[in-house]
Amino acid sequence: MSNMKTRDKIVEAADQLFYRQGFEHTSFTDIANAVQISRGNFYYHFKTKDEILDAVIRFRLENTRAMVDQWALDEDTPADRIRSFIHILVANRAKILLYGCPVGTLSAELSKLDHAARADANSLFDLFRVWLRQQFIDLGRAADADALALHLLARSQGVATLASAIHDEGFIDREVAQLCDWLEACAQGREGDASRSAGRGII
Amino acid sequence: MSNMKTRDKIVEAADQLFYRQGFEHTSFTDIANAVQISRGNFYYHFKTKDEILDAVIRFRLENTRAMVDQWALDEDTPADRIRSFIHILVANRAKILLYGCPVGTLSAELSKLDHAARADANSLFDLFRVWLRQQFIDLGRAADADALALHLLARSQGVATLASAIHDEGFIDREVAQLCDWLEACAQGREGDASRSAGRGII
DNA sequence: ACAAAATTAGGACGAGCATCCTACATTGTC
DNA sequence: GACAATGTAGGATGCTCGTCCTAATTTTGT
Repeated sequence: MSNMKTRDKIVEAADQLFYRQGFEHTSFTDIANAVQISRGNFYYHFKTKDEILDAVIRFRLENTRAMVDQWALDEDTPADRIRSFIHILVANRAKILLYGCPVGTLSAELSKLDHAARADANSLFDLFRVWLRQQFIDLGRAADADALALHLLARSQGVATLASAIHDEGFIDREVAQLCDWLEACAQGREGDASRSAGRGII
Repeated sequence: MSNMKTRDKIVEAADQLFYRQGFEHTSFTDIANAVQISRGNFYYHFKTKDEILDAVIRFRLENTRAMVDQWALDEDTPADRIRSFIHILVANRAKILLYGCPVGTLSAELSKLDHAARADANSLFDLFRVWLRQQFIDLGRAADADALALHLLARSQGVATLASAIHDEGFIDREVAQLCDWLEACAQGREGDASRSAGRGII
């Protein structure tokens, strides 16, 4: 930790603070205190607050890419890889209950601020979307792969948001179980909800 | 409009601005400009910014209550009433694409600010939860009514958040169609997704 | 019509913010 | 060991914010 480059420490601290407090509500002073560094020292590493935001988004993109790459190594089937995605909700349950989904809340905040980095933040969604789409293609659902990817993204997003609002751990677990059932139905190309997910019935 | 009481005009303007720009990012000056009133005049109507927030939340609660009460008059069956809820996504499509869900985004923001009114904002979710639960009970799904209500809330929330991020109208329509199918299955007490929604299979 | 009450205007205040500057410390290089 | 390059410290600056005050204006009750 302490032998890390200051720049990296700033990015990591900002990443956490932006997640917990939001971008706007996090000040240079907050980050400085977290990193144990003087306020003025920032200007050497980042000329503006927006530069820190860009670095944080890049940081998250890298981490996310590393995560899905790891799933590609660890899991044998596309269904298992999608299940890994769904289980993010379980793995990060405690933080999600407190702060919601890091992707969704940042996207929503920057959207309201009409911030220039809004598109960059949304590219985090896009990374998941493209990756999930590929998994559904590999699952044999090429025709509606994109719709299925968006559907799963939306469901996860909704679970995170609502869980944080009502602060109910059990809710996350129940919805995750349901999502896994849905995925099972998808994988088997069953009729019912799974096929309706694409908005049109494909066996 | 102009013959409205100033206080009400402030609340309406703040309501819109909090939705579009967020609570923190909206200043007294912003609201003053919107209402065409002097900045200092606020202190007469609201002693603090938090008081405006409380008034806005009460305002939204009243509007929401009026909305569901109207559905009770207009729609004959519980399924139709739930369909009315789902169709909020369609009716407010344009605004949702731009600003997301007013309930979810406010709840998320106040949560990050660790604001005292966080609980009040969440009571908006609770109003929908309790109301939806009752509709599912009337639909003959008493055993899992609360889980179904939460499930539908989460799905709607997710659709709004993601639609705003990817800015895709068609996505909302497809997901709404899917939600209506899901409701249909719920109403018929069918096996499949509808019963799984509660996390356990009934019927 | 007129005093009392309600409402509005506009500016003052202090705090917190992002940003910027300059002086000081540390590190690597020859 | 001298010296340039890199990194750090802490305060100055100008701005915006929520809050608060006081004087002017409008509305109301009689």
